[in-house]
Amino acid sequence: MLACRMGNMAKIELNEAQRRAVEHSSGPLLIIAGAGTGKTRVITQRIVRLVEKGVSPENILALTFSNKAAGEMAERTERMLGAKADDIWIGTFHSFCAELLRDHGLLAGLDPFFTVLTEAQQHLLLESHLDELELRRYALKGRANGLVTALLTAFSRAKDEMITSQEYLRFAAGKRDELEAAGGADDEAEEEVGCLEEVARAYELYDRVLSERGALDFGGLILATIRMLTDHPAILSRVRARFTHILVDEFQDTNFAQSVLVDLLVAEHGNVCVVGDDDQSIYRFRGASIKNILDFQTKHPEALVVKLTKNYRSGRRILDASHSVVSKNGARLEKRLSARHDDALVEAFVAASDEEEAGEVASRIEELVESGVEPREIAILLRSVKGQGADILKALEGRGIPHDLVDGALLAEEAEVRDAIAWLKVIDNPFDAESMARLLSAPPIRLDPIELCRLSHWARQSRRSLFEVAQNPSDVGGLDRDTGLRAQEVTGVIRRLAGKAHRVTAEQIVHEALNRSGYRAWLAARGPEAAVPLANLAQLERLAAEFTGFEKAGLRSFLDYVDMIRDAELREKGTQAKSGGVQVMTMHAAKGLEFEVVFMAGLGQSKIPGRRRPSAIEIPEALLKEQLPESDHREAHVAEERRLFYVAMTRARKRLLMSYALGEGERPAKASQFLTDCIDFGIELSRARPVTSQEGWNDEELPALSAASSYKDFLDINEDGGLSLSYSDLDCYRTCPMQFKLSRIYRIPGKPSPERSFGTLVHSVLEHFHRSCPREEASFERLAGLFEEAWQARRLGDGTRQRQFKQQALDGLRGYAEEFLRTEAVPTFFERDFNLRVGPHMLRGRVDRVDVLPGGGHELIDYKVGRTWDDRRVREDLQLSVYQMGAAEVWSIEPVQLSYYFILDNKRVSLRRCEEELEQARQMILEAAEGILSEDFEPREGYISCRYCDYTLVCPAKDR
DNA sequence: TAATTTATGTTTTTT
DNA sequence: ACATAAATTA
Ligand SMILES: Nc1ncnc2c1ncn2[C@@H]1O[C@H](COP(=O)(O)OP(=O)(O)OP(=O)(O)O)[C@@H](O)[C@H]1O
Repeated sequence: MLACRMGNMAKIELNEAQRRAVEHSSGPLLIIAGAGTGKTRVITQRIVRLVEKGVSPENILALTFSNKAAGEMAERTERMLGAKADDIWIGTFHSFCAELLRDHGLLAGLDPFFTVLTEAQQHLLLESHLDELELRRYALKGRANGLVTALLTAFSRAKDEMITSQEYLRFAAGKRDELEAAGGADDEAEEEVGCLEEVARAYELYDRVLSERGALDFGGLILATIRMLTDHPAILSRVRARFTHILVDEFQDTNFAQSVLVDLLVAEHGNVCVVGDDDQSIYRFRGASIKNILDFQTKHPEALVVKLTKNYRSGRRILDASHSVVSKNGARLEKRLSARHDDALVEAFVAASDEEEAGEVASRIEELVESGVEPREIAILLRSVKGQGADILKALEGRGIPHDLVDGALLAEEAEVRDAIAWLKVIDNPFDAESMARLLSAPPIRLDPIELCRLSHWARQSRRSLFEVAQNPSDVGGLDRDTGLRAQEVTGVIRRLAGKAHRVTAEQIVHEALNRSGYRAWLAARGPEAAVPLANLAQLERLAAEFTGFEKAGLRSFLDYVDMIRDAELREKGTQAKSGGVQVMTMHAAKGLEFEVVFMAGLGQSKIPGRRRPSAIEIPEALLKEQLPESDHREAHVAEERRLFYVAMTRARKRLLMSYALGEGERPAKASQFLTDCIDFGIELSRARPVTSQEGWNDEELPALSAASSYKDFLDINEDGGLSLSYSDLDCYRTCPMQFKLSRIYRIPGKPSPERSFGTLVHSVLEHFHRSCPREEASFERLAGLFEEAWQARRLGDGTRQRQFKQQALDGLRGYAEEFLRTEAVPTFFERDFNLRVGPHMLRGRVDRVDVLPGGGHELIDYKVGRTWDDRRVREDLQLSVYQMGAAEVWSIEPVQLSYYFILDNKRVSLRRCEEELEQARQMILEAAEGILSEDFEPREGYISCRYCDYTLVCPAKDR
């Protein structure tokens, strides 16, 4: 059978340029393979020809970037050459280096039993050693693990550029000397040098920890190989003798270190064939250096250069339009692709909103599919799936169009994995209410939401945990008997597992939990549709096994590890469902693929090119060894995004549809400059059909209404049908309706956090201070004494955070006391309540402090313990408006001034709302109350709000 | 034209 | 929260 295939494939057609590239015998060869010009065919054929011409297969080395690319190349050569192909070395740069190091490492004095660390393991190692350094400059701000991520990215980039930690340290020391020589007190330069030193020290520490462990990271594999080959000429010549013919795929994506490695390998025989397309270089952010392909001819003047320009994929119009985009880049190898066919249509449209754009894309796809196009032959390419994918997926789902999100599955975000995590978290800590709530709602128990509310409310009332209440379900009024029994049963399973958890490894407990919980069995019983979830659970077990092997730690650490993987967005990939539907993916993921029809959506100027985003820690340009440093970062960024746009366009065979949305903001969004290039070229821009109300929203309305009557039992509703809410309830709903549902209706308790404890502490200390001592007796010492007492009484502890906060708080309180003694305002009321009527609703509020000012007017003060808000936040804030109305209508006090007092910064921000603003506030309150009554609990995923939310594990919006 | 205010949008991925 | 691009003002 093989022979038969070989016979067919051996006569593969090649055009003239392809043939030249394939037949070229020895010496350097640069194949500039434009998009769709048959690069794959040429590489495979070239390998075949080398073998036919008598080159021994084991002398051939073909290097790729991804395992996938290596696998495909191996498969093709196997098909052509049969068993002979087995001896050809086809692999990634990294796998090649790893093998060389294992084979020859001993000779070079290296440990051949080194391990290669995954990204997550790199995090574990660095994180556990970082406190040895006592870094001060880079505070852990933003995302948790932000510092570790930033450092590891920087180390990885440094290795791409062959910069060692020693060089980094030396560079930092040099800068320090310069600074000192200059004398003077330049704070900014001092800060910069300080940062440099800290990064350098962390880099040195990281590499030391790795080598002590006998471990290498990915960049380390390349560097160690280069070092081995340079330091040991004997090994180098053996390797050179072995690999006499070397091919490198996607050469435009090689980084500096990889190019050095290739140079080292081919220096003697010069039989190096590199294939790539400078116009498709889109991985600069991970070290790809387009310079390698641009300078190949300078490095190898004798090289044969073959340009493949006959495009076998796209119709003429597509190629012409894409050329009008990419040709605007300077510093590119000029090439003009020619089309084989004329069957191509390029269109563009603009929509009013993202939803409308998505709707238009979906309805055009519907038409295409009806007219006979295979869904799998249609792709939707986005700059960012994370940011832009939701609307598109929703539109496709709404119309029942089958689709696959390519490469989108992250293990830690899959619903079934999150269910399993909930089990594990409860096993680790039965008082974890959020996890317990998820566990009870999930299979196999599948507690009805209303029953969960009953349990949870009873837990609140009886001051017990959800777990304890589930243990004694008969106490819960109104609970369905059967439900109660199932909940009770599950607590037994959890207790047994918990009893075991601290005696066994993470791997074992994960395995047991999946089985004993009945979760896996429940899935398995669902049949084929559960194949993907089951695979993901198996993957979770695999992760636990790997973790156990690496850390020898228990369940708690494993759970932290999984949280870290999620927070740092490390790509532990889950299994992806494949339905053969419309292919939704990033433009990056589309590289190398082709489709009959391509939609490029979300093409606003702010999305592509968007703004340049410098990495958190940039490698100093002076350390780079190539003369690459781009003079203009913005220009380099736009050029890269232009190439990305070009890559996306050239994926289409026959139809290309580009679109963007104006958006609902005050300023209409602008079209991407690349889309504008297309329009200037002659592509027609039309207007999307506006969404008709029935199109987008056919789902969900009914179930929400039917559920409406049931949740009413858990809301505080008065006789005339209005709601009774506290200001904080209102604020919660406005932040995220789903958060409101989980915290106020399901009554899942929030998680205690140091910030929260600090906040309540400061509030109560201030109340006590003012109530207990008149101005004559007041002093900072008195206040500090009360603070200290309260601190002790609450046992807040003295960790780093605690000490830091304490210092800040005392500084702030000193200012507070001074201010208090200086002014003549008389604090008159403390923690004073009101209950304000707004329409049919009642809104409760509590004002921290009310002062009578010297002129006789009143000032309402609310303490804030945290960073001072910016103007905008204060302007748009609702709280003081509510207080102003409350004071006026309930206490008959018209305050002359309302203030936020930011205690830690000792700053007061004051305002007074005018009637118009108060009316707006009333409207907002009514709107929120209506939303609650109509059971609108749509999650609102905000950039900030999700980060501080206590309910991310139960939140349905976070399930993939 | 330069300075200031206001609105906007928060990636991409492999080893 | 924060940086940055665009719009507005001096
Ligand atoms: N000589 C040829 N005659 C006919 N078809 C060809 C020839 N060479 C290549 N093709 C076809 O051209 C198409 C594009 O080839 P391939 O996917 O290898 O492109 P590519 O160069 O890798 O493109 P890109 O860089 O855009 O991914 C394939 O369908 C391939 O079969």
